[in-house]
Amino acid sequence: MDNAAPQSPAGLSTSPSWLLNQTASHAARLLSEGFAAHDLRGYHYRLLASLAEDGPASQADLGRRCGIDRSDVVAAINDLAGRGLVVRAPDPADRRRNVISATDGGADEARRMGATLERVQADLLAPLSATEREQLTRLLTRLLRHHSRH
Amino acid sequence: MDNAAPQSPAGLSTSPSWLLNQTASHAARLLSEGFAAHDLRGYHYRLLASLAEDGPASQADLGRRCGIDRSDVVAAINDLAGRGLVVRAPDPADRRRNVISATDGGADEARRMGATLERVQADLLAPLSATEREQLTRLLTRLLRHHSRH
DNA sequence: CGGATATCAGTAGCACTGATATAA
DNA sequence: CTTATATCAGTGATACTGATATCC
Repeated sequence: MDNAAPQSPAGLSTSPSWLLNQTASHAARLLSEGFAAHDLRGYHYRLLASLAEDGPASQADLGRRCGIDRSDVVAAINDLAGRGLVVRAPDPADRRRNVISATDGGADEARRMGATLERVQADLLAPLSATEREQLTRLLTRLLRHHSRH
Repeated sequence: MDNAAPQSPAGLSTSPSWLLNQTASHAARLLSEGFAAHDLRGYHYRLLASLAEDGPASQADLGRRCGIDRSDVVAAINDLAGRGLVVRAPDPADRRRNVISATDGGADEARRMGATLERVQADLLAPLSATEREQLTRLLTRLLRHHSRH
């Protein structure tokens, strides 16, 4: 019951969590550089993309869809609304809620940022074949799904 | 030359960079919770582990080995030295440098935190088989190596 | 009442920039 | 003169906590 580590005793640089952290950190830097041209950040893209793909939603729902805290959704939606990329409208059916929708300009920006994402991603995944990219996607999806069931 | 996306038009939740970000974020939360029991954080573990595995080094070298900015190495080494987990000694061969070494207590703490890392990692990778874990490790390593050649 | 929403204020860890004094 | 080191001060994006007023 404790047959001490049959594999390599590791070392930081072979630890999956280290590798995950470093690659994600690198991806985030590339993304952030790409999004800087739009004068927007990751939170803004997630929200815009979610609105464009899955339609209007309350701020709480948006937070759940995007994995962003409600607190941070407020500030990001403030930014987006200030630029006319989304609109906040009271929900007549539930007066606690704001229904957030992307404007036409917001949908355009979502497309442009999506193109930036594709470009950055192509750069990030350059060393992997199409098959390997699918492998990676599948493995990460499995991990996420397992851990998102609370 | 631009055969528009043969694959799915994506959607946030299938984008590799999103998946990377989310899994890394989840891993970081688990790690941070685990390390909290040691009253230390990720930076401290990286430095301690590097010193334990690869021996003493200057702060600049440590930063390069651990992927931590020199600026942040200073503060983290201050913390570790304040607890007697590492010692700072002037390098007689180069008076600009401090040679940082782990103390016996520091080496012990590195082992304890390493055990915590193993535990957290086992939890994180629970849904994957041994073969899949190797696949994931290999893919991430390839990505990192490609992008670390500047 | 309990539960959800939107908001505000604050915190924490990670990553980074720029400046400075010193020594190679 | 140029480069590298250690240090300090500050910033920024992400993620989170707690409190409050409002409404279901």
